[in-house]
Amino acid sequence: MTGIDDVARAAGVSAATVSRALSGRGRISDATRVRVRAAAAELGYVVSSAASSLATGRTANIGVVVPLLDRWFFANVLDGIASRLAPRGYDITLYSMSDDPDQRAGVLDVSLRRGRVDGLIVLSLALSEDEVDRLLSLGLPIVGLGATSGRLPVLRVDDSALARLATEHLLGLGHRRIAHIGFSLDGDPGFDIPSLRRHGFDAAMTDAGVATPLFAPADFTIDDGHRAAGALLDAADPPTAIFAASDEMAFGALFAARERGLDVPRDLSVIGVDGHEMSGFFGLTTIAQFPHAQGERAGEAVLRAIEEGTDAADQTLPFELVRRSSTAPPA
Amino acid sequence: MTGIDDVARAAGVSAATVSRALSGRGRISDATRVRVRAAAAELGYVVSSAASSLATGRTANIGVVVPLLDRWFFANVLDGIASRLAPRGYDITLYSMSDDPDQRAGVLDVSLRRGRVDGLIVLSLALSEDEVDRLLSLGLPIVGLGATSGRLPVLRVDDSALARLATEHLLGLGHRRIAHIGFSLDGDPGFDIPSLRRHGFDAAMTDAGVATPLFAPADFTIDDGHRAAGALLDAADPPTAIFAASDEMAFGALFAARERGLDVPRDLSVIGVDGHEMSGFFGLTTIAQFPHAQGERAGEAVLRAIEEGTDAADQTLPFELVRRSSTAPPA
DNA sequence: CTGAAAGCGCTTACAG
DNA sequence: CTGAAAGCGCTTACAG
Repeated sequence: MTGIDDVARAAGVSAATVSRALSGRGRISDATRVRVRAAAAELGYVVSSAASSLATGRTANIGVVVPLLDRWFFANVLDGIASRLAPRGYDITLYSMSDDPDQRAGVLDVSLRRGRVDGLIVLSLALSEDEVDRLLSLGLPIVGLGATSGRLPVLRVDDSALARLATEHLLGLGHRRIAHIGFSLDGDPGFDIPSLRRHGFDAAMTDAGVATPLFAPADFTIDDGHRAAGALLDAADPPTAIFAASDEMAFGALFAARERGLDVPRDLSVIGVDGHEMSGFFGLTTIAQFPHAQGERAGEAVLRAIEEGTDAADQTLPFELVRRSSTAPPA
Repeated sequence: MTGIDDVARAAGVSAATVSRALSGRGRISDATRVRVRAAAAELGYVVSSAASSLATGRTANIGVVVPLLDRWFFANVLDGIASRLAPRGYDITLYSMSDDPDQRAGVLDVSLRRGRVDGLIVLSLALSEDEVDRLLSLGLPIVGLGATSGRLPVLRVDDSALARLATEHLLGLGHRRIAHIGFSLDGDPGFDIPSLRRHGFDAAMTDAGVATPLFAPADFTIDDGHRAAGALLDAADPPTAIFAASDEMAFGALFAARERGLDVPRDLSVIGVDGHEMSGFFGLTTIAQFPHAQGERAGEAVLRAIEEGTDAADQTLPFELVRRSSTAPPA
């Protein structure tokens, strides 16, 4: 690969001048800058990221910590992030965290400590207090997206309010036997997204005078939504409406209803969360939350934190009820 | 951040010895290795990636060049790649290439030349010869996944044979008015995936004695599959079967059929490609091609190429007809 | 405005 | 087996 000395030689200047001409930092005459840039372009020279990082301490790279790479929601968020970082010259390095403690430790205590990134975007992870400590100890600008920890700057929708909106939509239609499909974490409900949605549901149901609302735990997948909905529908006294904590789970519920010969919305109303690209085709009523735009905002927020050297500010993200044909008054 | 000198001091050895103890390269006594590693663990020391890269020329990072981050197929491939690279200590940096020439040039001529990666996985991109040249000039081990160029080592399914299998499935059921939805690139069909699938379709139809098979161009999305299928179904003499070049497009076709009150498979047979996680719920007959496993193989292939210093070998990937309820003999 | 030199934090022949 | 030193390819005070 051609190095800075090759360019210096070609342009008849020192390496220091090449560096100044290319970076735009430091004083340099216009004529020299033009000449050096031409030589660099001619030779196809690009600054080595390792050498530049070592000298400046800056990497022009952002880490994105994700729980699951293969969910529609995260893929969209990631696309949104990339759309903002790429034009600013930042690359994206992915760190996926599973549920395995060893794997998580590997990411938190090894991978992220290699100094490969200037900042971090952490997507909707349920982090322990200790994990938050280790994240903070990196000394990096961090932006959380989705509920993570009160100690991290976070962009989030009010998941409890979102769940209340969904539940009250069903209550407003006259439903009382409403089931929620969602939260399935081990341990006590906390401030993670599934817990907050369940809280919002419970609170709305309690306010409506329903003491013990129906609930079925499920992972945020079509398969598990399908399974959980099937169990609810096969019970002695099935619900007339289901509030699923994600559109993918709601799709599963729609398939479960169809398999049982139930008509949606006559026999069963279903509402989801996300605004999934397929929700329109399914006629699914949902609470849209615009993941691509969320990613864009997260990307902008880390860049701002990096460039201004300040902590990112918390932001509340919008959501919106989208009424479609999957919800109606009970028969 | 603690550096190598801190560890050296704590363990009472030189920085050189710390480096040897941690990397496992070079001779070192067991006792020293244990002592140094304990000191490093105690201090939470991790080798700086920039310094290490600069000294060794290796980055422990793989670049993945993707066309679209928000498609189910690519998200799955990416997950498969990550599942193989992470345990080997490799990070993943994402480079997404759009259709915009300036953006592509930025990736090929700038981002990828920063030396941030040890190897590259290039996903299903239609690359010009010139772009392939620029990719090769990086001097990096490269593995293509999906048809890219004959000049790049590539793991791929035989997309033409795959399309033939799908088409012959429909022909075998007795269909003759079969339409293909897919290939919509500008310019002549080449060796990209959409072109090869269309070729396979055309060849199978020609062999069956159908001279001018029906065709509707569409992007690989639900929306565009829906639109294209709608146009076919609204035509004067609609097809009795549709072969869509992806499951997502096939879903769009199923929705288009449903909106028109058509029964699948009685009035219309539909077959897709991919083995999408939702295809089972839709009862969609498809040619499964296991993207997660493809990603795993691509990850292994780059690592092998990097570690053995050899070019990756071409590999043919498996695919498989999955018969479901969306295909049947014409009424 | 420009250059020489030190330094960023590691790794690795080279000696011993 | 271990250490001192040079070097990886840049950047940036410091002089001029």
